[in-house]
Amino acid sequence: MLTTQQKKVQDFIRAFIQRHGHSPSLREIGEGVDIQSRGAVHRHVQTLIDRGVLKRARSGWRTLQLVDPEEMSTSLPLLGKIAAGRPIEAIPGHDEINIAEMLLGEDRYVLQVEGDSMIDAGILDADLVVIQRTDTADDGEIVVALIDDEEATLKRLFHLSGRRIKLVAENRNLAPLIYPADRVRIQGVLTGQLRTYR
Amino acid sequence: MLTTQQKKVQDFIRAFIQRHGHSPSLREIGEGVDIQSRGAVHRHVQTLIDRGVLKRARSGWRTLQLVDPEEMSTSLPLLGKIAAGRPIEAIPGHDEINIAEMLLGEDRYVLQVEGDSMIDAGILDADLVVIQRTDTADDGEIVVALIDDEEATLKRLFHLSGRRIKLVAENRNLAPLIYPADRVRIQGVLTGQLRTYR
DNA sequence: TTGAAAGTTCTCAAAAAGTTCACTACTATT
DNA sequence: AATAGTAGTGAACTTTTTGAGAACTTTCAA
Repeated sequence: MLTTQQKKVQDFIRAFIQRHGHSPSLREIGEGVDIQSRGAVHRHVQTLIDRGVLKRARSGWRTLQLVDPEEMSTSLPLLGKIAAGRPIEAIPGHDEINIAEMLLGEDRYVLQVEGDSMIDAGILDADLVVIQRTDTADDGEIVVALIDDEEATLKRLFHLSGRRIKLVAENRNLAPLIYPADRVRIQGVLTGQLRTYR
Repeated sequence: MLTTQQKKVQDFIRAFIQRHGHSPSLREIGEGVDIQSRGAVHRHVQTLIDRGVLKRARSGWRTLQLVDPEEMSTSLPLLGKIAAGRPIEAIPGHDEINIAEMLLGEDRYVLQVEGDSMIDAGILDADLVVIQRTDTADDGEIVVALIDDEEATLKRLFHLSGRRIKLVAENRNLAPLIYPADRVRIQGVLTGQLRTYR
């Protein structure tokens, strides 16, 4: 549990964020709970972070966040695994899954897939795919590739010897394509996929 | 979280748009928050854009827009459709997609699929499926069904004559199962599916 | 086509905020 | 009395943010 001082600091931070919409600086916290030393305030804040009550959104100023609020809005309960012929089996250690956190991220965007060229990878016509912007990818990853600065395509990528690149459609009816590396520009790699029914 | 200065800039822009109906120029922002340097103002604006608080409607002058705080946290840009052999094609009318909104909802939960029984429906082993809790479903919908109050399974459902129910695995190697209706309890229907890579 | 207005990129120096540390003091437990 | 845990102070240090100004590119309308 938290000490009374730690709780005071936590309460002050919550109130400050509530009122100002952004987190207080250490000096402001100090003024709020009547501590002169920024060092002491820092130690309190650090303990709260260690206890998991607070977190820093990133390094920098005024980046403190309360952990508990939020979270709820983008989560769903994760009941467990379903397999044909067995009862639903709980997954130990997980009971909530944050949908947004799984798919969102810096420099990501969404594309709608048209066609069946990735059908064997479980990506169907009209599915949405989440792409992470990057210009490099490892062998075997599914990438958005731009060919001759003109055609865009979603394919599994392999580097071949002799500065050539193989782009594989995951569809047994389509043959792999091989290009010299300088005709292919990688625009992003596949990081997520989603579909809605009904 | 924004710094005080960034917040000042944001507030000024909001007020300016409110009053004038269009966004301010960098110089006007500078005058508003008392910064001489257009470069400095530009840096503030750029950070606000990076943080997702602002966006540019298009390139050009006075094209800043405030992002709806609701959508901010769970949206990704929707660039368009991708099909093999063509440039990425923009989808008119859509430029953002709210991931959370698509998948979340009352009485929904997530299951992790084990096995390949739905592979022809593009649902692979280890995929996550979002299930809407309900005890009825229409023909052709994919449901979580409980058989004899014991086995759980994810199958496509059809009602047959004579109070019988057909459960179809979307896998050409597995035959459909037919049960009397009283041995099958529907627990929910599939409303979403997602997968992450990397 | 052209020029002014607007946006972008850069470097520099300074200010503001966060971090670490040594020292001290109070309290509760052993 | 010794020990450990919690606190506060103040100084030194590092990192991040900031504003200024100059040079450059893009946009837009005459």
